[in-house]
Amino acid sequence: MVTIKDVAREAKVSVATVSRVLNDSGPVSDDTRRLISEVAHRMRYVPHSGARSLITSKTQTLGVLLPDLYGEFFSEVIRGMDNTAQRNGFHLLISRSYADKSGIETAMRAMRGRVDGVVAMSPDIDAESLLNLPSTIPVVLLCSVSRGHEVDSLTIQNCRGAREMVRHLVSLGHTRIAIIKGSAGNYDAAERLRGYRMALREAGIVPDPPLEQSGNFTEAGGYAATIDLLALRERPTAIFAANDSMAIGALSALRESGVQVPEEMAVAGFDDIPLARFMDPPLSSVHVPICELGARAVELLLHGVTHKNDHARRRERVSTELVIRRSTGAEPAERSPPRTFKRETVSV
Amino acid sequence: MVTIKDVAREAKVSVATVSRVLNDSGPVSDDTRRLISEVAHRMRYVPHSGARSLITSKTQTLGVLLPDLYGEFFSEVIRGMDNTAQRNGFHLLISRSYADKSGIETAMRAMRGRVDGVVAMSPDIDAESLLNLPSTIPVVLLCSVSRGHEVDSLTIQNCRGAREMVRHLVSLGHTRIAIIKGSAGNYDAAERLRGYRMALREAGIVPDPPLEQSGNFTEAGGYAATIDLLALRERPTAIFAANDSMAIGALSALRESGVQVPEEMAVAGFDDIPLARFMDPPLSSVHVPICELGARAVELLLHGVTHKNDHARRRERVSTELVIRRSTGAEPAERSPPRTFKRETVSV
DNA sequence: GCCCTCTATGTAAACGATTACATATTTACG
DNA sequence: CGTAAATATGTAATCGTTTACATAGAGGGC
Repeated sequence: MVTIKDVAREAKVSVATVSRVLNDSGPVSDDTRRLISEVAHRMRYVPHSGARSLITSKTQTLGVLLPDLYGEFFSEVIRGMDNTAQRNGFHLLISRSYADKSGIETAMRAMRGRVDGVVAMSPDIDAESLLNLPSTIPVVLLCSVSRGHEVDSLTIQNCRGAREMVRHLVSLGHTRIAIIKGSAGNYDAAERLRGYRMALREAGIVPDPPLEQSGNFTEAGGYAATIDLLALRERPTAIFAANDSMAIGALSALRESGVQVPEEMAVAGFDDIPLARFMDPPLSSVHVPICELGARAVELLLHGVTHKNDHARRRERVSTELVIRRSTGAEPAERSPPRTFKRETVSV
Repeated sequence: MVTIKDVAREAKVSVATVSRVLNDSGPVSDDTRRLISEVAHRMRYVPHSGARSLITSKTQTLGVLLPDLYGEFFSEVIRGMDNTAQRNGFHLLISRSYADKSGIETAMRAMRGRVDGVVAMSPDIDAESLLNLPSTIPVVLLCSVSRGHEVDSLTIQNCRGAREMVRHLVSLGHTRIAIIKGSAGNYDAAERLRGYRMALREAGIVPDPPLEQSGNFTEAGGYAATIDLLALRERPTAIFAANDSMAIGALSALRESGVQVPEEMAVAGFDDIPLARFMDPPLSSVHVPICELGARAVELLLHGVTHKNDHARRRERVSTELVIRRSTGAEPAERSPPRTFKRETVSV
């Protein structure tokens, strides 16, 4: 592997001069500059980023710590991160880890010396307090709260979004509104549940415990919970699932049981994944700008990185938006499927 | 930031001894070992991976070069890669780049010194020949062919999968079978088209040019192509879309036009993304083990990394599997939706 | 008691870059 | 023409590790 020394020797100059040419730093005569460029190119010299970052103590890389999550969310959040990272000349070092203490700690240790900052996502509430690392590098917490810890955090407007969706169901005349909850111990799940309860209380509806079915953010969970709801003596007339995957499972269960949506049962989800609009009937959901979520997280992190982390800690939330389609029975706000798509979707 | 020197000074030993304790290399007395461990822990010392990899010339990191792709495929392939990478103590440095020459080259340059090998995905056929880098590091090409270049490659059994699906449509009695093609210049798209034509020829069906609609792997593309197909004087009775996204777009168009699936029109896709089974009717598709694809790519790469790349170049393909559901009209091979799911699907 | 082999530890040279400082050469100007 | 300033280049320290080699003491066999 050819190094800067090889280039220097070949061009009969010192490594310092070569470095100056490569980084366009310091004065170099035009002749030398041309010579060195030519030699470097001819020898196919490529700088060793590792060595460079050792001396400059800048890696131009951001670490991303993710829980083991699937699907659309995962890819969208990474896309958002990579977009802004790349725009600022940074790379992404991605690491999925179990959300337990040792998992996160191991991952964080491994990142030392290879990244300039870390975006950590650990929606599992119990694991959140484990970030008391000696992390002298900037950290942004995604979709989780940090009590007491000196880190920036970015979350979704879960509570408000859920509240608005349930309020919408209420406005359609529903009074028996069920919820399929998210995973236990999950921050987003807890917040969405809070929004649901808040909306019911505001509407003067007395909560009915059996209408709060537990789920785990999976299609299977939504399916099972729906079966249970259908078995109730007093069926609900509307189901609010804490995410779209569960809502999709619910739709399947209802279709199988011959229950008409939205006539006999309204269904709503959360996240507004791209496929929500392609369901039959198209699924009403709370839109979460996942890509922007990732982008904003990196923006916050980059600010911390360039300003040496000496700013006041920030807590931001990205706002959600109600997307009403046919599954809740209201007049479709958008033609489904729309002839024009907001975004190209390429897979494979 | 505390370094190994700080630990050495504090423990009143040399850095060599500290290093030996940390890496469990060379002989150290039990007393010293205990002392150093204690001091390192107390000072919250974390080794600097960058410095370490400079001297050992091992980064324990693999680069992943991806085109700008969306959705399920993206996340699944990364999951597969990360699984096996992590199992072998490696990290993933992910970089999305445009598939043009300068894009790939820039990305490859940036990887020098930070990774031990690279998995590069560039299904765009034109861009494929651009990998003539001085890449002295191992490279595995994913979903694309390399002619002449000394790299391992891993592809999907596109042709065979498409052929089997079309053959299945033929077996159901269809003779006017349309295809919605993938993006022009895309390797997977070309291969799937080849399989389609091959199956038709084998069945003695004369190809009808208007039945080969172009598409771009997006739902919108599938939607538009289907509208065009419905406008034909002689409509097809079956549509084979080169991926599921387009098939989903097709289903939407058919639903809107009041065309019954599968009675009036059979529809099949490719990839078998998780949502295929949740469509109405559930979508028949060619299953691609995306996660395994990523896993295998990393396996191949790791082999190259540990064996210093001195093996004969390999070309592998992962095999596909026909998954027949209701959209092609055959008796469903699996209950839809199944009560048990193969895999948990967690998003948010 | 001598020499050899272990074991435990330290010293210092890498790894591949950047950069402060020193030095040499040229230019400018009174 | 002499000297200061500007320009061009080289020397060597540095980043935080690992590791080959050197050294020193302990133990053992004869």
